[in-house]
Amino acid sequence: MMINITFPDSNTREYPSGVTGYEIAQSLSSQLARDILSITVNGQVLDITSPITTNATIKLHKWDDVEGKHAFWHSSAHLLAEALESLYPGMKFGIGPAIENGFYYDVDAGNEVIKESDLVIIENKMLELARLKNTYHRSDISKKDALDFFSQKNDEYKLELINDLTDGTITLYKQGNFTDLCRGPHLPSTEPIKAVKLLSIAGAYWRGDEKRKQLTRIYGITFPKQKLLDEYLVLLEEAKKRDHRKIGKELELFTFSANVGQGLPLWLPKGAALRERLENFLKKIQREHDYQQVITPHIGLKELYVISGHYAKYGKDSFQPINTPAEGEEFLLKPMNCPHHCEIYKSKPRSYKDLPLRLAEFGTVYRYEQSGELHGLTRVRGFTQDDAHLFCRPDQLKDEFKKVIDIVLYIFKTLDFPDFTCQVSLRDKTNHEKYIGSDDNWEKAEQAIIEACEEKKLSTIIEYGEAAFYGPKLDFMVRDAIGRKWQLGTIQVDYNLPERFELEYIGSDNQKHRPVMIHRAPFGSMERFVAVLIEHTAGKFPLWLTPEQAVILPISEKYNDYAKKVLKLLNNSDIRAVLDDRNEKIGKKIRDNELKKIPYLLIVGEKEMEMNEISVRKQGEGDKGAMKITDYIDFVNTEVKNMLQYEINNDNI
RNA sequence: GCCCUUGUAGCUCAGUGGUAGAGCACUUCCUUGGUAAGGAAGAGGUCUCGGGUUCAAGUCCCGACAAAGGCUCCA
Repeated sequence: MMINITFPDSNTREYPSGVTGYEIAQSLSSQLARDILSITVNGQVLDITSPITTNATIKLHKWDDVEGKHAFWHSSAHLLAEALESLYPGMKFGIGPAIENGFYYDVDAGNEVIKESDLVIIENKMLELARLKNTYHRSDISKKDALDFFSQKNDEYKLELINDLTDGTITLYKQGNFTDLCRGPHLPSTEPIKAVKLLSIAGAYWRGDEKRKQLTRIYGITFPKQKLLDEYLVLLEEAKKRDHRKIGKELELFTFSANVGQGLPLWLPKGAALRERLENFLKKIQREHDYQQVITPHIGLKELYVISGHYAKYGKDSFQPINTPAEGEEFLLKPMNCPHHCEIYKSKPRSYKDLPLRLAEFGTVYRYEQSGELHGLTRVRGFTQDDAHLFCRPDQLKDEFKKVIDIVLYIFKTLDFPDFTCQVSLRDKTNHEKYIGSDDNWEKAEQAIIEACEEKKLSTIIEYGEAAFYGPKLDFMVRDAIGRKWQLGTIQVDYNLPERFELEYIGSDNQKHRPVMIHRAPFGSMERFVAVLIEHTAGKFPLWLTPEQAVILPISEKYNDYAKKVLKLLNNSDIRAVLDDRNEKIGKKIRDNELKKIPYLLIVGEKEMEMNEISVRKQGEGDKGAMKITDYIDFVNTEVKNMLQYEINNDNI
């Protein structure tokens, strides 16, 4: 019997029933047959050795496809497990999936401790096993047989996994001496796995549950060619050079001190200047959107957070209350600004005509993050939110939400952040206990966000269980240099705090109504935003933002006086320039200042002094020739102005 | 918080139980130069901190603190 196989380009060919992906590839070209790693058949990714018995639409996956790499790395995870089982007999296995870059396996080594120094030994074992070219053999198995097999092996983790599976869907894969519970797909054999690197070792809770046993997770990556591995390792090294912690130190933007405390950044003059410019940039946008700046204290009475619900939720895990000489009086360092802003809302009666009321504050907050979570500027214990709370009528909610989306998109555009994802964070579908507020309000809030995103034509991904405990949110996620995802901007709809604080306004019907609240922070926090900005720009900040825009380099000390004159002219014209009047040769000064990533190097010597000029060298680009000082000032000021051209088209950014 | 790893000069790092090192940065002097490293000399250390083992500890062991990679968490 023949079946029709349809290819991605819609061409169809006939093959005998039972044909495999490998055979199909072979019929097209022998090179393709060597390269294919997995196959999608009617939307399902399968082994290339799986027989196809019905008419099907297929796609063959090579190394360049995610599905191809996935099969490759998934098979590599099994290879790792095989190596571990042979080196550590009796080891128990958790799960071992392919991930975005490579794979991991979670194992329980019993009393053995696997150390980083053991990784090379394991790598070598993997390569040794790979060279045996063992096939990955798939078998369907009944639940009972599966349970028997892993009982005999005494592998409680696999038993737990099997118990959650339904009979008839259970498959095992075996290569060499190792058999694993697995859905597949896998490579036909270990043959293509030519290069192996085990990257790191970590603790990981079984099934992600902090209360359960911590297994040992081994991360690795494999490639079909040694050259690809070498390139990947170079790429990793390059990425590490963009690390904001490294660049922050080199460019003297921020530092930490063990005496001040973990996770409490100290902003150095250049970092503070940069941050201040970012704040002014946002303040200007907010002024145009009728936000009003407010200022609130860094502490608040504990009762304030009891009202908001934050105390019940986070009180135990926060910086503990500050006591005063007054008996029983307790203050908390503020972990967020919303309760303070609610009190501002309540400071006088509000009419529907006053809404939306938009209160903004660069508010510094303190959260006692777990010590193991702290990370440079991206996760800290004291940070400043570019916060604002929008109090509006229910009918204004969607419009307000959309206007905030515009602001976030404008900021990302101005700062040239191309790769962000919009994540709609909703409640956990099943577990509603983690959240406060009525189902009705939650549904309204979730609906408003989804509709606003649709109307702004944002492509979003929806994540259940990622909402804040008081409401759903839209998060703007950006990756750092080594691919970790961080939440930057966030917009959150909240029906709950207005209730808890009993916020009201008088409607046109002369009745009391409850406003809806939007929490929003386009940067997220100044700390995290600057961190990600550093990694995206590798420290080469846009001209309008960078701490030092130009450095003047006299050819020799004879021209220092002229250089000082130029410096004064530039500084008086709002250009942030500095002078390098060290007794060094010009080549040396150029090198040093290029490394400091200052956008313009202005060289002055005899020629320039005579002509009232400067020679302009652009960072990373080289000599641009001589210019009159006044022309240069105009040029820079125009460039800065163009970068900050403020125009938001509400419908189309 | 948990698992693994690390901590030596301002920075990057060498130093495998027996006198504390290098490069860069810094200071002084020579040099006064034309688009990515001129030369010489000098200064700089409680080897993170506290215990222990040893005739002897930067080095081995224990603890604390901090940092890195991950898990969990993230208002």
